[in-house]
Amino acid sequence: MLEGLSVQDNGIPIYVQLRDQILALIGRGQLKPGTQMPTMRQVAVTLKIDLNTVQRAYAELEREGVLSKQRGVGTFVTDTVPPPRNTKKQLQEFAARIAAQAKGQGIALDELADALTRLVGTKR
Amino acid sequence: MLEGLSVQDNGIPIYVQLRDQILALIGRGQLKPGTQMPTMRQVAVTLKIDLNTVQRAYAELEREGVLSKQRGVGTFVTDTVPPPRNTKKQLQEFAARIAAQAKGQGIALDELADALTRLVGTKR
DNA sequence: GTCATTGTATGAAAGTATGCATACAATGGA
DNA sequence: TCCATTGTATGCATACTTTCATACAATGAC
Repeated sequence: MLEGLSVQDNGIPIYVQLRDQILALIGRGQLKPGTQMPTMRQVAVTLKIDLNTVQRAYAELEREGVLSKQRGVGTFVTDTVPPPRNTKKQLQEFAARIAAQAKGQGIALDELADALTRLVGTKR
Repeated sequence: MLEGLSVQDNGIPIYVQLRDQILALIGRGQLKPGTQMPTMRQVAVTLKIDLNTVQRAYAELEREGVLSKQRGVGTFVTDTVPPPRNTKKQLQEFAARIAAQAKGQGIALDELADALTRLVGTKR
């Protein structure tokens, strides 16, 4: 799984690159819920980056709810919990956030919507 | 043209965001060779960022040969068009990332896609 | 020549990112 | 219990990013 990761010096912070790459792996279904993530130290050594940097990426992913960490054990991809009570409002806000992000990358909203719809299919 | 630009605080340096967005605009053909770029000061004021930050983005683009600057005159898009960026791949990556984020928040992909599609409508 | 415009340059200050070194804390297995 | 593994935390050093303030330099219009 570590082969799917790589960082480079293009101005984008390493922890952001790592965070986004892991997000992509999960979103693409190449990292399934419940699977154990490589150890922070493994990532640090393999990618030749600092443990603190990995820590930061993992911490953000945990805050976003996609990873869960256990001391002395390891880090795992979160099991998809059934949407507890996701309000329309929450959805709208999330969508708006995503829309802004997409715009920032020069990605058209309708294309993004299409891509997401396609992902719905490939995931099951 | 300034409408096509926006920056946000997502960990990625502002000058990188700006640099990449301009690259995308040119690569997409929305900024044609020879056209004059907005003044550095215009960009700075409009995006509410510092002149130095814009300067850095423009400087990198000039170093890459995408822009050429002329004192007292302005900045222009170079005739040599950069190789088209792999937007399809980029879109997929972005979508995958978003998918994982949504999952972490218990948001269904199809609902998100719907919400985004609705946003497309409201935007014009 | 004068003047507004536009790019160029600098220095200080505050915050962030990264690396390096080191240590602590929880877990689970021998 | 002892120990290796894994996440957590800190302190220090260095470099990068951004803002603010200010100034200089070339260009073109008048």
